[in-house]
Amino acid sequence: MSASLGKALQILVRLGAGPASLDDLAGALGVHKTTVLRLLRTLAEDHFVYRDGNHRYHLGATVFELASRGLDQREVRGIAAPHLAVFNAEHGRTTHLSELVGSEIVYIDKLESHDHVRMASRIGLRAPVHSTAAGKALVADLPPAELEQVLSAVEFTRATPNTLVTREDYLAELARVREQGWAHDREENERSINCISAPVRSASGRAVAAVSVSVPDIVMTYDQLVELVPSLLAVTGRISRDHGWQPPSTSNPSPPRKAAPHEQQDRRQDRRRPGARAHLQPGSAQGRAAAGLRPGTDGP
Amino acid sequence: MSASLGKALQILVRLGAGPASLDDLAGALGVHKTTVLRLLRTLAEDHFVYRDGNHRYHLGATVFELASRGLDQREVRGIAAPHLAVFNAEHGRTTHLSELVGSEIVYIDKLESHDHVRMASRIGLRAPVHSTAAGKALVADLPPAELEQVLSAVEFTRATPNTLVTREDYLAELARVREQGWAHDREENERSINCISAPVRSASGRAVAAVSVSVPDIVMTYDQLVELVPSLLAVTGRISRDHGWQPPSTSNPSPPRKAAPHEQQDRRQDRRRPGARAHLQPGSAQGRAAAGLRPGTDGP
DNA sequence: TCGTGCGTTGCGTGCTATGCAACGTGCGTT
DNA sequence: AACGCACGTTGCATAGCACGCAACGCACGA
Repeated sequence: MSASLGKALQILVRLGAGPASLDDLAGALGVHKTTVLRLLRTLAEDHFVYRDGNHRYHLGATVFELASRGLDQREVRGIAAPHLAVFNAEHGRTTHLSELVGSEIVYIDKLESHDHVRMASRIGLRAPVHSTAAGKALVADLPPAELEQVLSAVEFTRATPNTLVTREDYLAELARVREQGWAHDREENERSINCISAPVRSASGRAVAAVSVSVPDIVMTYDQLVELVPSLLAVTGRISRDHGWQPPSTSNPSPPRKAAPHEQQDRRQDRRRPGARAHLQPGSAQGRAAAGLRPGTDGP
Repeated sequence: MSASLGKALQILVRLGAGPASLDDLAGALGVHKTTVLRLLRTLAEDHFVYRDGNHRYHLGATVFELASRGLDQREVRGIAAPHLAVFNAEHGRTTHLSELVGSEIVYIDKLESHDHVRMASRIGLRAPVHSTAAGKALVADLPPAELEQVLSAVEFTRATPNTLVTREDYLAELARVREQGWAHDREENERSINCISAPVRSASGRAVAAVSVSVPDIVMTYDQLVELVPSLLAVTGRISRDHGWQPPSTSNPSPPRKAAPHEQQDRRQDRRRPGARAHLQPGSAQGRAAAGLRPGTDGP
């Protein structure tokens, strides 16, 4: 469609792997230096890239700012943050918060494990819905029409020997997930990594995000991991309540209402333990999205 | 230079303020819907934006991923993070880590204060060098040539009544900063916000980043803030040592630490072309990407 | 001093991004 | 239930501009 824009985006992606010189980039894109230069200049005008003293290009401030703003717009993230911090402080396992976008999941927050094992995941990474616990948790509750739409785009590619690669197996799995209220992934997405996940619900009852815990089986067996499920469900329950969800089965099981009574959620916010996760995801204006304040226009 | 790319970048910036529909964007850019549509499609191909079910566009996963990668490439950030977390836990004040890029500073990390006061700053935001403590700390130690280059681009715009708006005043201030080893900002950048800052040094002795503490005067008077200076200098000292800096030797060599993690920095760089030599110029801080903490998955 | 490697510029050409107008569709209204 | 509007989407013709080429400038190393 827009060729030059496409090239510029590739430049940005390339710079995501590390700084590069002009004809590093020209070589990588297979175009003339001149072309790259001009694209870079336009990118630099808006601070999407910058040049250091040695004519090497780096990702610029605007990229960081946009990501920071965009992440703040995910309301769930701010609401979940303090709860996830507590959970992570207590259990010390790699914990992700994900959303469903299109037919994939996207990690919108990540808390590192306390041991020295680091996973290759990263905020902004996309992952398949069919081979991840979070994907199952998010897809399981979709209304039929949307479920169909999502599934039609899933490729069921095999990632490990355990990956579910047929639609039937996956649907059966989803039924299990729906029934038990949480999902697992037994080395289905990455070898020797097990995973459990549970959905976060909004006032309407829909799953808007999923919390997942990923552990290498050297650190913890699958059975040990499953022992964390009650704790996981407790966190997602707390986050969901903060998000306006009301547990069913109490008195009036009335279907979704428009305006959710989540006004009282504000003050639960500040019991977060500052510093606990601050160095992991600093700059996530945790309180603010939940307080209903739009990130809005704060001038420099 | 590249008009269509420029429009696309403006779209991204616009989306940073919140989701938007097709002709929200067309209106904002002043171009035809068709144009915006095609740009958005190209952006969507690479997941820089995505469409939700209601034809509203949002920033996409790639933006988040790029920012995450880019931030990890700032070697200082990873080194500083644990120290800043401790500092923040102890003192509970809004703490920033900044770098000098061009003639401005860029916040590359932020830790929130423990009180309920939130500042409008944000990772990726740029700020002037002449009205911020971090700017002064970073500029003060620049060699004359680079100092001149930076100053020539500074506009000395007034932000508050206290802002230093003449080159002479600023140079005098820099001399003070250089002498005392830290910088302050007494409501020079933002009304009723005071600030102190100290530089982080690398092995070469150059200031590669600055840690700054910002406090509203309602919370803490300037004099109280200054009492944090020793603690601030202690943190920057620790970060600098972790970064390879060795204190100007006055007497006995301090006990040798473990190998500084920054020494592997040259490794990942020149894998692209054998002819591309990385000329290390003396006196240019190309603090560069360090693969140190990164998970090993570069995109294929 | 020369040579090489890299970034930068002016210019003509062919591509492609653009705006227009028409079509399709979902949603709120009558 | 039918209508009309608003919004997203498509085909097409034009011209604006992005592209590659070739030449220049500069800095570093021999």
